[in-house]
Amino acid sequence: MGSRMEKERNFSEWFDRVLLEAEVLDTRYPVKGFTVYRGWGYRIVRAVARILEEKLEERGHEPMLFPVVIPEDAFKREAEHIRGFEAEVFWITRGGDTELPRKLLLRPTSETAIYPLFKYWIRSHADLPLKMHQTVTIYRYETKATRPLYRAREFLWNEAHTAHATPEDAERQVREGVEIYDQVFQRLGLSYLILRRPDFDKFAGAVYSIAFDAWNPDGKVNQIGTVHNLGDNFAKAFEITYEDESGDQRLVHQTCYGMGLGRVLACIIAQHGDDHGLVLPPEVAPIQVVIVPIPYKGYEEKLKDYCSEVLKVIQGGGLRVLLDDSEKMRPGEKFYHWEMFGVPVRVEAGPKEVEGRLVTLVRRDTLERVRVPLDETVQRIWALFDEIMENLRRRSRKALEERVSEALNLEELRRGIEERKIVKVNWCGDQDCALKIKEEVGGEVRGYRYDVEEEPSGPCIICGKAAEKIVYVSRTY
RNA sequence: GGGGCCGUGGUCCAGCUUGGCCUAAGAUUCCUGCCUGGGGCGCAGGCGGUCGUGGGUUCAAAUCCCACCGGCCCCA
Repeated sequence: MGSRMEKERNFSEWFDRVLLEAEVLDTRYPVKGFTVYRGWGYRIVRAVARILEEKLEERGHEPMLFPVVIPEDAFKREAEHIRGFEAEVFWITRGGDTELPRKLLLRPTSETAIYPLFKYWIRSHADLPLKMHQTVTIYRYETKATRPLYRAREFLWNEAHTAHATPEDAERQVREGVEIYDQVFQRLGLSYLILRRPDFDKFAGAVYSIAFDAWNPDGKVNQIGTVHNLGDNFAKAFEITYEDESGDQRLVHQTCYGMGLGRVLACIIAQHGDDHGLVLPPEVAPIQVVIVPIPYKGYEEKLKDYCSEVLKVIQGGGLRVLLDDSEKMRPGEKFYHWEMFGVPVRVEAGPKEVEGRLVTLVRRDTLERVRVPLDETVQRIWALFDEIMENLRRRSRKALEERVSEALNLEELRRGIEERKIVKVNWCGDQDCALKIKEEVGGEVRGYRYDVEEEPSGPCIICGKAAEKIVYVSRTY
C-alpha cells in the first residue's frame, strides 16, 4: 500500500485500515456486530487475557466456565438488572422446529447464570469470600451503531464475581478489583481516568460502579473496564445466604468486574499506533523481534549463515523472534510490513554486520536505529523493551493530559467537546443537569475521580447551585 | 429513536445523473519468470468479477423502482 495513513486526521479510516492490514480482524463476516479475530489480533488479545487471568488467580480468583445460555426465570430475578439489559437480549426460543417450553437467552453478562450456583456453594462464613472469574464471549443486541472492537453484538471479555460476608469486605474487594485492572492496564502502557459513575449510569443492579475510561484519538472515551459493588441486591434476589459464627443466616455482599478485551485491544491500537500502523507493547506482541536480512551479491551464503546464528542467539535470550528470509519482499518492503504489524524491535543484518559481527536494532516506537555487537544483542533488546514501554507510557499519559480541559460555563464546555476534549466541570449531582449537558453539548457526564479527591471550584455549570463534584464530560463509544 | 451517504475481482476505486458502444476501466495485491536488494525498485506475461441479496420496470439494468442484508457519518 503506497498511500499515507494519518491517524490523527482521520482516526476512523486509519483504524479500519490497520485492523485489515495488520490482520487483527476481518470485519467482513456477514452479520452485523459480529467479527472474526484473525491470527495476529487474536494472539494479542489472548496475551492480554493471560496477563489478567494470571493476576486474578494470584489474588485468589478461581477460573471457571459457565454456560452461554441462561434460563428466562433466572434472568428475571433481579428487577433493576432486567430493566438494564432486557432490550439487548438475544433469545433462543426454538430447538429444531420445537418451541422451547422455557425460553433461553444468550448471556449479556453472567450474574444471573452464576449466582444461582453461588447459592449452592455458599453455606457458611467459611465458604467466603468466594472469588471466581471467566473469559467468555457475551451477547448484546446493540441498537446503536456497532463498531469493530468498540461496540459489537458479540464480544470477548473477562468477568470476575465475588461474594463476601460483610459490606466492608466487599468494599475492600472493589479496591482490589480496581487495583488489578490498573496494574494490567499499566503493563500495557495505557492511560485512562478511573471514574465513579453517576448513579443514573451505574451497572443495572449495582450499588455503585467504577469505570476505566481510556482516551481515544477521536475524542470519544473508551470504557475498557468496570468494577461494581453489588451490595446485597443480587443476594436478595437469588437468596444467597450464609450461616455466621452465631448461627444466623445472613445475606452475602457481592462485587463483580469486567474487562472488555476487544476494547483493550482497540485501546492499545488507538493509543500507541502511528501512521505506520500498530505499535505493540513487547509483552503482548505475537512476535517481539523480526530479523530482516539485507542481501548483497556475493554475500548470500555468509549472510544466510550469519542470520541463522543471530536467530539462535536471540531465541536463546527467551524472545519471540522471526527470521524473515523470504524472497518475496525486498528489505524496504519488509520494514513497512513489520511496522504495520507493530513488531517492537527489528534486527537488520547485512554485509557490514556480517563483517563486524554486529546487528542493527530498530525500535518500533521511535524508529531509531542503533548498531550493536552480536554478543550484546539479547541484553540490548531487553533493555530496548523497557525503554519502549517507558516511552509508550509517557506518550500516552501526555496525550491524556492534553485531552483533559476545564470549563466554567456551557460555552467553554461546548468548545471543549467540539475540540474532542474530556472536560472537567462542576456539577450539582442532579440528573436533570447531566441530561441538559448531553442535550446541549453532546458529551456525557462520565463521573468523578475515584483515585483522586477533587473539590469543586465553583457552582454547577447548569443550574448554578452548589456543586457536589467535579465531573468529567466526554463523548463516548 | 431521527436524518444522510455508501456497497463494482483480495484491496482501493471509475462507470450510475442522461439504461444500449460495459464482452465492466484503472491502480494495487496475488501467480510465473527475469532483474534486484540498507525504506514500498524495474520489466514481461498471467489469474481473479453472481456489479451486496431478492424482486420489479424495460426490447435492454452495474445504471431506474421496491424490499432486505451489510457498512460509514451526523443528530437525539
